[in-house]
Amino acid sequence: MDFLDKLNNQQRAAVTAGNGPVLVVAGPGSGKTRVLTQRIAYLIAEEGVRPWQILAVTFTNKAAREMGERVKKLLPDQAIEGIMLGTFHSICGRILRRETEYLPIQSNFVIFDTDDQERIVKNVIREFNINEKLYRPASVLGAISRAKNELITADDYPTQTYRDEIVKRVYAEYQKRLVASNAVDFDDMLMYTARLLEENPSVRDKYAQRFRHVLVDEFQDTNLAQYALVKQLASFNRNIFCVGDPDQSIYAWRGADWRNVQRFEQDFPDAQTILLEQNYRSRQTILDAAMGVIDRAHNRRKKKLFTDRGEGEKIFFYEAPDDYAEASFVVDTIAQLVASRQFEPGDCAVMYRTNAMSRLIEEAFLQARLPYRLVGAQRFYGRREVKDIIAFLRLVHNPADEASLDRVINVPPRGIGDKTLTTLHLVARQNNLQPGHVLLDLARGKESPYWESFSGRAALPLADFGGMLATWRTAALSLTVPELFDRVVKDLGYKEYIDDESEEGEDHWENVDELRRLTLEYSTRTLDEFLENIALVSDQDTITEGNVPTLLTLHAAKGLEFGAVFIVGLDDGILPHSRSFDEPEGMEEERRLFYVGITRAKDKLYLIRSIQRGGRGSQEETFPSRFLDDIPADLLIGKTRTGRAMRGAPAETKWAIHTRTQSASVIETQFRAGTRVKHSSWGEGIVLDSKIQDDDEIVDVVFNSVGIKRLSASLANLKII
DNA sequence: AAGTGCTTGCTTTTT
DNA sequence: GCAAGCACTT
Ligand SMILES: Nc1ncnc2c1ncn2[C@@H]1O[C@H](COP(=O)(O)OP(=O)(O)OP(=O)(O)O)[C@@H](O)[C@H]1O
Repeated sequence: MDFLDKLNNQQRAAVTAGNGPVLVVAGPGSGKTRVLTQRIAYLIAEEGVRPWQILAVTFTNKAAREMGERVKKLLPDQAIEGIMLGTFHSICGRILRRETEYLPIQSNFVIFDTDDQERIVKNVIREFNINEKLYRPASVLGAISRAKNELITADDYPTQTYRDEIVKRVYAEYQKRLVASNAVDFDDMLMYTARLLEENPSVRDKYAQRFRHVLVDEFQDTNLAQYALVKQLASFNRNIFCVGDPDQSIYAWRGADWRNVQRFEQDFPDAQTILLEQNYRSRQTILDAAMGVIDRAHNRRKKKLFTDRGEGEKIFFYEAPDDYAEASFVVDTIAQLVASRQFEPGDCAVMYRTNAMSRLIEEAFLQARLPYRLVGAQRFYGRREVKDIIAFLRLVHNPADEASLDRVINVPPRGIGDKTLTTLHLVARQNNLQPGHVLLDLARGKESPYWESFSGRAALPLADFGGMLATWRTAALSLTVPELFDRVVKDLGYKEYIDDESEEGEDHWENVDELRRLTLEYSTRTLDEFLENIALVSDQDTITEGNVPTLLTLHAAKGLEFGAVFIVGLDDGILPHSRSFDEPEGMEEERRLFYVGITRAKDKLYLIRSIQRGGRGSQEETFPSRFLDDIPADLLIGKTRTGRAMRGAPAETKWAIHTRTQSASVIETQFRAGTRVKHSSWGEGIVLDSKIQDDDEIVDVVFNSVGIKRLSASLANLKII
């Protein structure tokens, strides 16, 4: 196995570790993921393990796909056929579909997304006459989700306060409705599987015996349910291999629990712990900055991060006059980096705390006519038209699905309003049926025993829709997924409904078209597979294509690496986010999030903030992120020791406009980004950017003494050195 | 039932 | 500043 030569000793020890439990704990860029993939290859090639005896779990589809590709590079295709490699949820999905005989649901169950969940919780809260203002569906749902992640059922839900009592009641009813809808939510997938394996030795042994090796990536982000799951799956062979980094734990808010390491050590006392030390990704300056930030975290063992990739360049710090300037600075700088051939566009990434922050950055890219790729942000799967069509298909597949029915029963408007819907629910409840079943029966018209419950005006559209659903269900038996899709869209007159010839309408129709393209991959597969995939895949899984910069949240950046990284919005209140101000735990997680962002950079790191920012309404003054103080000042350029270095000249608020004039310029610039210059009073500095404006050259320079200044080349006496 | 216009309250992060 | 949610009208 020649690839073993390229590993350092510790990495090799991890890849070739013998049987038994192994825990690899190591910092960013130390090759954890690399070790995990190579171990898969090693087990197959050297240890005679069959591919289907290997289970490898990741958190995101993207990570799973990437790992699959990396293994493919090491071994021939047929040698890796059958590896069970996927996210926790997709693996649970596969197990659950086969084992429904032990579960309260049937094998055609559907997976509820957050929208569906909220819809059900809202229904329950309303029916229980609970104050929606006091008990926000999202917050109640959060409590339910946390409970499920800890494997706590509604019956076991602890009630210390009155609020707990309410949550418990909602939880119980919510769960009942999920089961009645023949549906599971994301958390159920983990909890059902974990409980199934725990309570049913024969099922557990079937899987535990099959998987000779279980490997888990990003172990620091597992919650209790996930831990229980892998523990059960590894219970027979005890070959469990986990890699993780406590400093990169950024998902505690959704139940991730680093105490799983302690549980692991308790449950597998014979575990070997392997530490990887050397960083192969980043320059030392970047690692030093990262250490500055993470060393201030509490309750952790100090780790030294080192590399032999050299010191590298200093970290750029830029304080923009406002958030528009912040965005155009990023785009301008990327353009410069590309123009000067320092980086490919695809080597650059822009990271931010919240999805909403992508908007200004995108606008700046659009204005500069530069392409980019946006990860996440519900751009496609969150669109109304996409969700609608999926809801129709889900109903065809599983008419019991209450969330989908409520969503689309009146789409396009067919005269079924709130009143009728409420009656439908009531009638269903009285007859111990799901609303969807009553609807299907109403298709028989006056024959149906439920017909009388509705006024004539309400019964007709219900019967109509019920009839349509019934014909789709029959058609689904003989049609392929794309054929069914076309049939549904045509019968609904969905195009006429959404495409009103306006630009927006066309946009919406394009999304439907895109969804149709996705069904084409399922021409030879079942509706079931299509729906499961759609439920588990998300906008986060944007495929890397094209050599263009990536825009993504810090969370989405975990596990990735880029040549040049821009972290924007380094203001207190954004990073750290204001919602974490009053919880020390949350604040620590914000710190780790920043750490994760910094350590994505291979060669160049830009830390950016804006001294004022458009909150809701007008621009508001902001303050630098407290984490910036933890980076040793000598690693940064563009910032004086006193902090607030460059107050923007008034003209700078028009930066975005300058950018546009730039492309129209005829005269050559005298200065280029990266050029070292000297100024009579400010001394030495480095050119950040230069452009022609009104027959003059406007140069942005970072001076060692005063930070970034904007100068006119004709007035300022700048010398190239 | 559905459309209009006004009020509210809101913004982490994701499978 | 905006979207969702509400009351009120037709
Ligand atoms: N022994 C090695 N020789 C050369 N390059 C290496 C070696 N080990 C790892 N690398 C490189 O270092 C980079 C980081 O590796 P990898 O992504 O596996 O790290 P990681 O520990 O999973 O990082 P993180 O925790 O930050 O996601 C990759 O580009 C990888 O190819």
